[in-house]
Amino acid sequence: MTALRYVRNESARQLRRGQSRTIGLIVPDIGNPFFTDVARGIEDVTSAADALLIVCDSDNGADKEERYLTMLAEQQVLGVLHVPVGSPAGAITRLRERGIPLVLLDYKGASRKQCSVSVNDVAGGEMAVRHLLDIGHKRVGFVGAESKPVPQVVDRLAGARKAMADRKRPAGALVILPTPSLNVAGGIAAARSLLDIAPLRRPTAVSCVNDLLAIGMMQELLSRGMRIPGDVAVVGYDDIGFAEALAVPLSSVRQPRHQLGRRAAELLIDEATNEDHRHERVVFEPELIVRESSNG
Amino acid sequence: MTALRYVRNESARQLRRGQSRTIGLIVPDIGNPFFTDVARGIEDVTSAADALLIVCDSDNGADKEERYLTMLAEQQVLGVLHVPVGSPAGAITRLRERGIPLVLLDYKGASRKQCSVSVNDVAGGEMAVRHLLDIGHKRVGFVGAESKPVPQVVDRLAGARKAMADRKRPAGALVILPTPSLNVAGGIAAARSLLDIAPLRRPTAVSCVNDLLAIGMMQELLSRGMRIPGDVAVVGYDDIGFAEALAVPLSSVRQPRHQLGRRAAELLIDEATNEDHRHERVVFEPELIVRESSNG
DNA sequence: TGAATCGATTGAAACGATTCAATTTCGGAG
DNA sequence: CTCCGAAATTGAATCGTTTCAATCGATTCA
Repeated sequence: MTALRYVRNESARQLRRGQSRTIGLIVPDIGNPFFTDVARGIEDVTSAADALLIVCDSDNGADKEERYLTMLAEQQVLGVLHVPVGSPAGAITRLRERGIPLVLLDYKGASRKQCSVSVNDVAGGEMAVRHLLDIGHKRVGFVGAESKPVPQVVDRLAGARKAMADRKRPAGALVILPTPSLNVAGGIAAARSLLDIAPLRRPTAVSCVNDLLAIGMMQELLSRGMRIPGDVAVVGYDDIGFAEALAVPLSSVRQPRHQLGRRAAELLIDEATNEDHRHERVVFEPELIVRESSNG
Repeated sequence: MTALRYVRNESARQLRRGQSRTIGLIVPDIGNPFFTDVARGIEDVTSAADALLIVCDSDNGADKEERYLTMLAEQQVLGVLHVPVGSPAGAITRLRERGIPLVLLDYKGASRKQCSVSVNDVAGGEMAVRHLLDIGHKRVGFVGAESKPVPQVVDRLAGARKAMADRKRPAGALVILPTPSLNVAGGIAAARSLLDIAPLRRPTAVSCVNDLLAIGMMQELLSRGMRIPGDVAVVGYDDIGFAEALAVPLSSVRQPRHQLGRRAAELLIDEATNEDHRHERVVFEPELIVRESSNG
């Protein structure tokens, strides 16, 4: 075989078998280290299973998500790992009727008709805000609520509200700071709108829906002469590797990123190959890592 | 077509056409934001060309690189974008005889038989060290020379040596600090070996072959009570987005990451579709960004 | 009215691996 | 030496799309 330099034709195999040896991954932003870490967890599994990984960046857009979903279906992928930006209902039914397994990633699926692997976002949002209240803050900003309902944001906000209620704080003490995007630029924008609030009504702490937002927030605050955590305490979300190396080491809600990817990929492979596969809904628990940004 | 919920079968098309609508990307470490930024540049192009991107993480290993190369050939990909960790000679010939286009990425191809898109690494290594000499340092550490010859490292080291020679410094004033890996952990290890050097012979500045190394280096130095840039000045390479948000904002040699990916993908698509394609060797020029880590 | 031309529709072959059936080969036992 | 069963080999059909040839229909012009 090697002597004749034979390279088998996967197209032909795929046509015959009805499925390829590739799996699709759709994420909202591959530039976010959170998702690259998840992807590496996935790669562990796909590599061991002799499969290739098609990475699709939906760029937080439902339209691009749709397009990639179609293309993956055409490719007859073994399965799709999907971090949905909106409601995944359409994707679910579309792939189901094509017989393509789908595992929801970082999204707690409502139905039991597919696997999902997620982290308890309500608990995460709650522990971030509870921590800020516990160290004495009265008014807390919540950074990340977009106009469109991104699932993770919704849950973390619910957790934040729960923390406020638990500590008997009025709902108005949680100030929502919407952002145009969930990245560094969004964090900078949020910092500006935070500073636009009159000092007396301004939150003295913010909980950001991911670390990129927190980084942008801190950069802008520092450049405007604010001190962290003196003037504003900041908590991020994800605990990406860079969090502890930042100008002000960032407190963050850690998610088991690598595990998240691994488990999801394992479930997908199982569903694609194992006849008597049973759907699972895996929920990991997050963990608060306190660093200097909320420890003054 | 949509009414009947028809989804075309790419496997069959591929079998007939002899090639698929996917392109392969092989990188040494997708966890390095440099490569994700490059990947996003690539995605711009593939997305517009209606192609899918198969991302392969070679994990800095020639064996894994080989395996992925084989799998991509089997997939009959449209082409391969390759950031080689060793000599790409084998890959080049193997794909050539299968008629699969290959564009070398971040590697200045020696031959004119394929396209390559790279950044002038000699110039980059040179400007980093020249800068350190210009601000008064006499002994400079070079972090990143591994046992195996990673192409980029070799060129940047050559540039560093050139800078030393230009400024009439003895060759011994450039201290090579090898690292087990080209990431944060490697930087930490390099910091330890730096501190093991007797203070009088210890370099007062280091040039790291990428920003992850620089981050690890700075983290370990700071935790050991060293001041940056007071005790040790640090320059990184790549200028990843996080560089300016770090504990000590990092000076770094900026590479046009997005452009790098874009251009490479464009050349690949051209080679795959355009009959009268002419190979190009694109070389971008790097730019030194000076920040606090080398500005004391 | 017939022939010629052009467009449209239909038909068949091909891509290469897989799978299952059919045939051949081989070994052992009677 | 023959016969049977097991193993190995050969053969053909299939997957769904594309491509090219062939057939068919219609329109135009002599």
